[in-house]
Amino acid sequence: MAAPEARPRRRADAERNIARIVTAARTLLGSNPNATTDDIAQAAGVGRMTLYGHFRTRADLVEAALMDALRVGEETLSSIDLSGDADAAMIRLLASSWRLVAESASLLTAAEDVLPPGRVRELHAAPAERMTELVRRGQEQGVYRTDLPAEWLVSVVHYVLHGAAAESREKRLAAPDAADVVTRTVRPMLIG
Amino acid sequence: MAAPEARPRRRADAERNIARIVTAARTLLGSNPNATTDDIAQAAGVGRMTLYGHFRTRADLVEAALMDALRVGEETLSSIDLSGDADAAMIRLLASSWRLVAESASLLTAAEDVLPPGRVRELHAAPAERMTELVRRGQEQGVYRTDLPAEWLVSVVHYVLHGAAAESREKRLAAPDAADVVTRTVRPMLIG
DNA sequence: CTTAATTCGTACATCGATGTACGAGTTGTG
DNA sequence: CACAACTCGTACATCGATGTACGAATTAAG
Repeated sequence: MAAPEARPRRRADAERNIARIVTAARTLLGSNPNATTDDIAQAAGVGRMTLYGHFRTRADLVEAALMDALRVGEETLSSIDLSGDADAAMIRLLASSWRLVAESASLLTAAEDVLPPGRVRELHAAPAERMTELVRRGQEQGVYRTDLPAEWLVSVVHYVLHGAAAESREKRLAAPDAADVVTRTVRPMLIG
Repeated sequence: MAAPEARPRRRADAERNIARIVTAARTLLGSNPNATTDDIAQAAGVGRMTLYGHFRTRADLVEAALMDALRVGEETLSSIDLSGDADAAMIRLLASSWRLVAESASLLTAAEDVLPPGRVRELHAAPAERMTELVRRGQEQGVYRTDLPAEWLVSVVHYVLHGAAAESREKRLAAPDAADVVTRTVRPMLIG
């Protein structure tokens, strides 16, 4: 319901502007959850009124941005080979997840603020399920610990990813090392 | 600069009201970073104008609340015996830290919003230093891993604590189990 | 009991952000 | 080319929260 998909016709430039707006929203909100509609319109190189022509409320815009971020993420993550050894697959998954999380860090905060409760989690169902499945397989293979529920382990991984993103933003963690540090931090936790 | 300490005289009821306001702020902001001055005044059983008589700006109030939360935390934490085996001490420290973090969860968010950048970290210096010292001792004792800096390990512990607080708020983690779960989650990360 | 401190209601000024209204200009599209 | 779709500026209405001004009633403290 965020992006008006089912309309009779739409001109090409409108389509293009919508895309630019959503991208700008994703970028700006990704680093500052309080970015205003004005900021976003400007960053998109578009008048504020044009923005309101496509997104009636700020909530609509935030939701569209979040869905776009998830779509991009899905594209990246779905191309990762998760077969075979669960632990090796997890390392590959983490390496790619790291960037995605870092880019959308505060977009989540913005979404939690304006979207109905539970909506964010709802939209995250697919990506979350992917990692949960992987952890479960690791547990079945005897590689990962079973004394804590898979859901909790996945949550912890997310919190560490977000933490790393925050540390990296504050320059306390060098960006190139981040993915590796996260992996080395998280693995012992999963193994137990 | 948050609480007007250095004033000629102050009546007992004023003192009492200030205490009630700060406590209310700590509680409300602990669960909702967007609580308004009005909310807080009401919760303290005090008129909004009285509140403004003691705290000129919202920022002053938030800072006072944060400092109070830290003071309470310091009282609790400083009574913990950290001597001897670092790992055993860490378990004791985590058990007490858990409650404190859960209570002030979103107070931090509120503070980050209104206080000058870096101020929050500055105020956290003391408690952070305590845990960093402990981790360092663990490293020297050969119990904790040394392939990652102590500062990062401490950060991770904080992120997991906050994560557990969030999960607990969303009822996905039973409160009584939380401390134990956190401990079992964090230890393997520290050991490596 | 006298005085000064304190409370606190009402009313108002301000500020930033959201969203609406109007309308003139611009540009894809068939 | 003609028309509808679209852009987008200005101006405005609104809303919630912050903070100020005034002043009367209350209350602690010596």
